[in-house]
Amino acid sequence: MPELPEVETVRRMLDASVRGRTVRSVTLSGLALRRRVPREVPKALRGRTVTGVERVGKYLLLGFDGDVTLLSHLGMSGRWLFFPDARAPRLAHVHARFAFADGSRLWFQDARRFGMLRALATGRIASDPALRKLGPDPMTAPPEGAQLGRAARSLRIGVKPFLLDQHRIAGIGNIYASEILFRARVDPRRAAGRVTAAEWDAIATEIPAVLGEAIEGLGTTFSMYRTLWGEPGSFAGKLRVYDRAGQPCLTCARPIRRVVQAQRATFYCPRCQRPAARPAKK
DNA sequence: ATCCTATCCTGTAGGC
DNA sequence: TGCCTACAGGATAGGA
Repeated sequence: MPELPEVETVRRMLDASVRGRTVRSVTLSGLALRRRVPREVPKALRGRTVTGVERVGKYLLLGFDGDVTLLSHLGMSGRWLFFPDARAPRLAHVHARFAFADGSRLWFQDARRFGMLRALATGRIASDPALRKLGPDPMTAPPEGAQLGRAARSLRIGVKPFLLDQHRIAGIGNIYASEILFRARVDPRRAAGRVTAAEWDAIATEIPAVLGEAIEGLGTTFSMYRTLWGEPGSFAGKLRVYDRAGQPCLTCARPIRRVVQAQRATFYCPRCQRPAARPAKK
């Protein structure tokens, strides 16, 4: 569920809330997330002070002094929740509890357990297998249309699944892929290799525009996603096609369509996002 | 290399 | 109200 804007919202709040705090203890639920949380994590972090929180694609990196970084991915339902004082609610599915020396707490909650949590040496971030293969982050290094076109050359997969591939661009998920293509007026079913240069330019423009606006709205909440303070994001109300099947297009009033690509829902306007014009036969 | 499928897990929404 | 089913925003291993 959480895509780049949601992860960036959490990053900003985390950075503002936990930077400078020193870990007193870490306890793990013992249940595996997508992978088992390494048992060394609590020992690696005890006594360390948070130096800052960064984001690459949908990954969060909590930096600590002493060359330690905590790498986390929210998966579908992961949340970081912060409690400034010792008072904290009873919550199910909390898989890691960080207690800071000043009495504040930070919890990682993840109902579906598709998330990820592990520690690594800060100096080895660039060579980490999970991060090394990621494409450019569109907020840090927005790709140009020509770059996208080159990367997509000869690919037969749809342009929408192309945008979802974290190895090509890191951070776009299922909601924003549909939104970006609607705003760029490109049919999501088009083969990535057949998207024109002008269309790639439009897509390249809309990627940071859509993601940036979603960050301003603190992300999109349908059900699971929450900010560090447990609050929903507000961007769901600004979505133009996602989850609007059958409802009128905000531009042309034609009903929005839902199709499935690579087992994921795709939403688009059949008029505003035309299929490629085909040369007349004979 | 490219692509497709199945899979991990639980909460939620919708139908009856 | 309760029961049941289908579906969900991600990522990856494995096979064609």
